[in-house]
Amino acid sequence: MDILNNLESKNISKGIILLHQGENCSVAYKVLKGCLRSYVIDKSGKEHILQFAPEGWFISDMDSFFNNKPSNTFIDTIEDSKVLLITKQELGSFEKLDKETLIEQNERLFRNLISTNKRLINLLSSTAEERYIDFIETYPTLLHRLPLKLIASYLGMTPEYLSEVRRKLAKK
Amino acid sequence: MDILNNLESKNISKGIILLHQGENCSVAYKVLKGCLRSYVIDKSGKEHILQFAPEGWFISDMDSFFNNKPSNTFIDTIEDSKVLLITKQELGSFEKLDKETLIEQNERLFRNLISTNKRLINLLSSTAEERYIDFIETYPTLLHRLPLKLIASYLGMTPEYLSEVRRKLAKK
DNA sequence: GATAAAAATTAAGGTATCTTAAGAAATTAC
DNA sequence: GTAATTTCTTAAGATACCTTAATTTTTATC
Repeated sequence: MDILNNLESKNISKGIILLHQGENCSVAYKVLKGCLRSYVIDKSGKEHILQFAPEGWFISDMDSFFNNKPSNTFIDTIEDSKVLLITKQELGSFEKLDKETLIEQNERLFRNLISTNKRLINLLSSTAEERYIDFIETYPTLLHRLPLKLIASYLGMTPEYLSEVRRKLAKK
Repeated sequence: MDILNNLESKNISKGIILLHQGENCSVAYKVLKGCLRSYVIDKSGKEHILQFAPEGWFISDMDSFFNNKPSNTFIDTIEDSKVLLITKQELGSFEKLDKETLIEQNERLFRNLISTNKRLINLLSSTAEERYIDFIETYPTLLHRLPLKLIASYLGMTPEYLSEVRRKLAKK
């Protein structure tokens, strides 16, 4: 995807909100350094993390980006980060993409879908403890890099309960 | 996607398992009549439904189909159904697809991803009652067509609890 | 290196949802 | 149209997970 070669990179310090819920998302980010996340805030004010994007990952509100709708999600930096910005003009519509780019896009969507589905199965069928163990095995480096309260949010439990889960596991 | 025009259709009566967990999935189904579902069975023997596929929908274990792996899911008919079978030979690899088909595939993956993400957010941030209400609004026809115990499974709750949720809603 | 801020833990009490089991209602089969 | 099967509901007791709030530990700031 040689589009990416021409883009400028941007440094963003930790804690900056790049996209607000309700805004139209006009950019996708490719993370070169650091880590971003996307999340929603529910009616009772609680945050729920949809995705972590460390080095090499893309992050965006795809529905908002491609379909020009107000986004459901927030995106912010959870570490000092360096990102590439991909705007809609640069990416263009599906129709304008060349075949190679379409295939890459296809594969990316595909991998994303498989992992989202795996996470869905996890939420439907596993306990908090099982989900935590699975996270450790799937993202061992993130575990030591991110605050546990963010991991708890990603896993769909409170930090207090994750703490209890970890204590029980340590005893074993 | 003119591939589909040449395929033969097949009638399958209710309750037939078309794909077992662990098998390699060599076919994708397009549903012409009736309804299929995909589901997993967890360690404790409970079923969790990932997808309903009524008329017009595609269903398959994509990870197994495209990556030639044992499937994580079961697929079966939940009504007497008529389906088109799409085999790997017919679809071919990504590389061999023409541009138009790639774009369609892209859009399908894309829509799928957006709805899977919506469901994920729902599971992370909504109560059982909220999820049920959302289901009614999103799939009003399925509600009257499918047994409630299947809907409960899709929504991530027990049929007994769904029953309680419905009773409480009826009182309002 | 002291102070402030953020993250993690602990514990008590509460609530949403599950489990089990039984009965009622609806559907299917003969 | 009766029996058999499946689905749906009800209710009591159990449990996973949450809430709140206080304490400890770690990290960031000057």
